[in-house]
Amino acid sequence: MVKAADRAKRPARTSVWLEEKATARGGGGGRRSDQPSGLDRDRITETTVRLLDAEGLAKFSMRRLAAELNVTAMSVYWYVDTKDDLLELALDAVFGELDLPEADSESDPDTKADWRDQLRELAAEYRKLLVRHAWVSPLVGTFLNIGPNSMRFSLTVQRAVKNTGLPPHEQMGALSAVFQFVYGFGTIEGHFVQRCASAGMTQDAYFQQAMGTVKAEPRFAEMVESSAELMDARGGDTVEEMRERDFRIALDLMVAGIEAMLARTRS
Amino acid sequence: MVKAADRAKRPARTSVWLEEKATARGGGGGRRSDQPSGLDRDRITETTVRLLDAEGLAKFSMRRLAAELNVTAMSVYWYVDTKDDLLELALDAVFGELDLPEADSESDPDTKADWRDQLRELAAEYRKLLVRHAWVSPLVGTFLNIGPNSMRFSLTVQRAVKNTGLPPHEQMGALSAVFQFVYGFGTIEGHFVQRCASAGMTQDAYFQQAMGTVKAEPRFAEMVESSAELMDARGGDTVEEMRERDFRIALDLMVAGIEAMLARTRS
DNA sequence: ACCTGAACACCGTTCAAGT
DNA sequence: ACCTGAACACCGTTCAAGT
Repeated sequence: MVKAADRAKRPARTSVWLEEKATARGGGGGRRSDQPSGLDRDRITETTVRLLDAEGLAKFSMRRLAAELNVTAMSVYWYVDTKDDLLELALDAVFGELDLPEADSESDPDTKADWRDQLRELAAEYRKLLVRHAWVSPLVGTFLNIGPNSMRFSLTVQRAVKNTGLPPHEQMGALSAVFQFVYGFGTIEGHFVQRCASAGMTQDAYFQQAMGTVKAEPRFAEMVESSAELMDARGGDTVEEMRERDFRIALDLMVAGIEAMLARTRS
Repeated sequence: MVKAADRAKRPARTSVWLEEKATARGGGGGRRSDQPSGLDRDRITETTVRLLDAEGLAKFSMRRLAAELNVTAMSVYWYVDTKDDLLELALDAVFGELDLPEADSESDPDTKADWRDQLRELAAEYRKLLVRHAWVSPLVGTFLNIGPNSMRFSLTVQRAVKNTGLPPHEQMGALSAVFQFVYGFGTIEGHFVQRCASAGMTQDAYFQQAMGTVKAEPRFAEMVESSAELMDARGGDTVEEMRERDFRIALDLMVAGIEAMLARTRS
């Protein structure tokens, strides 16, 4: 076992997953805490995820993590090269939480779901992930995201899009439409949920207060009005209900859009 | 003029735009550099945008900014309360770059464009903004975004969605579908463009290299294969061409989806 | 093989002091 | 009214040294 990738003249890497030695220090064996301090990559990654969930990306630091693990800040550097590498590990780890259909369901026609259900299911799972771990969104943008769990998700999505029967050159556009939408939606939603939680308010209370503050400013009152109409029309009593409705309608729109493209192709 | 919102017992604010005194220190008068150092909010904001463009959000710091302005780090704090406030100002500033249709075009039926063209135009503008300023994406998620320019954009988008003729309770879902998609798409695209630039490579070269590296790893070769099919099928010779095609197809999909919903409503 | 302490070059922000 | 210097409580990371 070699110290994390020979620091001296480390080559520019784009991802943890492309390390020279992929021996996954302490990650593979199943056994844990051979080490004096009980440290290994898995435990470090788990703790990282827990801290990110609890305190957010901005407050996360190697020193804070080390304290949580009861070691010096520098001990962690035996297992990961940089903070970014660690974040990449954490990112892929939570992609492992996704509840994905079996890979070989393709061969079994009985369990082969309709592409509409598949897309809706994957969208719902991805959305929940982004909301549960609000720190995932900024990281998805910044890393290559080729860890095993992220890959599994990507491939599942690709299979679902293939099942639509769209011509190949349109598949990537459709994939983008659906999952970039979910990414954007989940990002905003996750952030809002986070803000409410750390303000110790319900989502409705926070929403009402924010609306109130903005309306109180005379120079904004006018601008808010137009939005208010839209709000009222959305129906649903709680913020959550409105959001569920919006999400469902947007997904229905995409499904309808795909169907329209299919109809065009066939004619 | 009062020092930035009375630091001592500053109340928890959610946005720069909700300051007690909205006298926009140094921002309003048109004249600049009454101050000994020539500092004012506008100049600070401009320099911030320039630095964020050139070096990215991660490298931006109050000290780096101060150096660029030839003042002490602390001088800036006379004009803005916190780093976050400054970022919020920068964010709204670049929303001012958007080329939006006249607000009163609604009343003039001759210049009133089709909602399809309006949505496509707004989507294209928003996408360009996210790519031109890659740091915008993470900030859109984290701030309330109620500055005058952001507001103007939101209202323009709302008007366009209204023009579809969708029933009010479906308008927000449609709005989300289109613009959360653009947000996701522009985020990924902007990041990729940034990476290529800072690696000093063309987009195609960077793409080829990334593909090559990943393929070289035996445990990824299999996973990449499925993606490769999709790539080849997309057609277009350059990365940029593929991306344009994907974007156009995705937007076509949404427009078709909205039309399908309209047809459903009318029947 | 694994872990530590001290050190370097940074942060955002406060505070008292200058002009 | 505007700007500065010193200071506080942090960062990520390196390096030489411990066991």
